[in-house]
Amino acid sequence: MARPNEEVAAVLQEYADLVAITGGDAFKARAYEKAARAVGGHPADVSTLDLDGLRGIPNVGRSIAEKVIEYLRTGRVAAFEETRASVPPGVRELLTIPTLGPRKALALYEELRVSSVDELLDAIHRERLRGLKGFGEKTEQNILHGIELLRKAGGRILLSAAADAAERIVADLAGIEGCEDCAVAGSLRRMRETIGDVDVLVAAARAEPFMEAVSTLPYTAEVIARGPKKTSVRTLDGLQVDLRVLPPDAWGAGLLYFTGSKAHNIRVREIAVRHGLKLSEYGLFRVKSGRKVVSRTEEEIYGRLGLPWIPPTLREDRGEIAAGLADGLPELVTEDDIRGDLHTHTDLTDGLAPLEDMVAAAAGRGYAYYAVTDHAPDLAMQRMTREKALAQRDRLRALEGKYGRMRLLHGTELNIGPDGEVDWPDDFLAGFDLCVASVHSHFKQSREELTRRLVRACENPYVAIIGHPTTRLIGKRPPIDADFDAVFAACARTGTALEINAHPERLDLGDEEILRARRHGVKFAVNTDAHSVTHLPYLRFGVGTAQRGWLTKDDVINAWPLQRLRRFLRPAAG
DNA sequence: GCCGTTTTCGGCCCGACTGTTTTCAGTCG
Repeated sequence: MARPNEEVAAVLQEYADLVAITGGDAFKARAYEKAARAVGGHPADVSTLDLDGLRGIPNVGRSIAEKVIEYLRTGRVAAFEETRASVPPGVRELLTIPTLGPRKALALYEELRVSSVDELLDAIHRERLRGLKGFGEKTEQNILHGIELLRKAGGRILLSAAADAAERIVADLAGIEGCEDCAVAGSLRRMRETIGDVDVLVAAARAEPFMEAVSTLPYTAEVIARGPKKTSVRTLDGLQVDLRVLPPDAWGAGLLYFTGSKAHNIRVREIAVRHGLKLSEYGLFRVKSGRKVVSRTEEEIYGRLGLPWIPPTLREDRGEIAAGLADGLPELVTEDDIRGDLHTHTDLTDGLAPLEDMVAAAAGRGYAYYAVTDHAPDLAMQRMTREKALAQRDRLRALEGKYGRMRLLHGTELNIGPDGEVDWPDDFLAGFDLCVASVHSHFKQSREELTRRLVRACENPYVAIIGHPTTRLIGKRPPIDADFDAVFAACARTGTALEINAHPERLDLGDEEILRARRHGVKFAVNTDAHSVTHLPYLRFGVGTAQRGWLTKDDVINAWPLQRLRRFLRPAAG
């Protein structure tokens, strides 16, 4: 149920993979990959563009533009079909295993006829990889480890994908006559970092029209179960969606029940029992008489139990009930509190959009300030130089004042090297408004080395924010093994903020680390690390994660007014 | 296949690491 841009990007990426797997021209594969990325990050809906419009997208030339049009018109690209037919789909699946690229996938297929992850596991267990050229013992271990990592994600999908799907369904169902309310519940409403299945609730007197609608939506691939109260479907993307229709009078009780978490619900029910009440998805009832007390809204139910309304992002049984009873719930930071993004890229390095487009999009979001932080030279592939950075600064300064009161900050994302050193010397760093510093390589250093490395970065007076601190990629790469309590302590001591990277694949720091870091007295920055204008709205996933870490706007430096932020970024400069 | 041009070809992000080799291919950021 991807939007047209994502759908087209996926088709182009598939072809790029196929070209690589079949040993085709590596530059051609690369060209398709670049085009896929550009289409995915393009702000305009590709299905509304003509040939010239498509060719206006960077890295999309005549040939690809024509194929995109063909795809949008017919749902397929004739030129891709032959290559597609020559490689079983499962071979491409092998590429999702970290450390396994197209060359190895091809060797496995050609030599052993392996064409799925399961077949690969089987081949390894039967020691069929032994003796295969280029596959030693370590390779085997790495593949097994990679598969384990994949399996751990266990069919759960990224928050952003679930949110896209859910919002489309909610919009479609809300338009049906008789719909009094429609909302997502479950782990998506709680903004967990991955989502198993999507729970959608509707309040309506008659359930049938909604059961029928969800079963026949254009993006519904399969009806798994259909009953009077609940229908489960699988979308074209393979996502399971459970729809439940509630009587409007039981809306609050149903929303509470289906939002969870299970552990939170158990705690709430325990309180109900102590009040001589019982709570179900139908309402709050007196135990003795069975009479209903309240059920219409969540506020009423919590209120009757002596609790304030508890934000869904806190409902994990991490002390929110006790805090609520003691009137001690945090006033959580909200998306509206965020005054600016402090970690973003442009096409000067690996971003997709020019500086001017990114700044214009930021202004459109109503920010009070906005930082551009392209990569520094130590990430060699980005080819950054002092001259380029300074030229960008001039361009940025020239935009200052063009967007009302939005102030522009010129920053950089430094690379934290193996010993904790960063790209540029102090005198050059002093010229930036802020420096984010992040780990991009050498993930497998020892715990001591990694810890020392991050602590050293914190101690650099010019480093204001540690970017994506654990470097994990959800379902792809585990967090680095550092002593993060030592890092958090160093952040608190040196006045260095920890990033909450809002990219749905990262969400780094995650909620648990935020809770730990917070106890050290650390400040945070919720940033998107946007590489295109379409990434700027990812902020909400970062804010959701911050909320799950119990953060208030005082904990988040980019919820502060500019003056206070500047003092934090550059204490030396006053 | 895209792009830019000192345009219609020749380059394409560069370097490091890992594991497999014994000089290099594959993968990653």
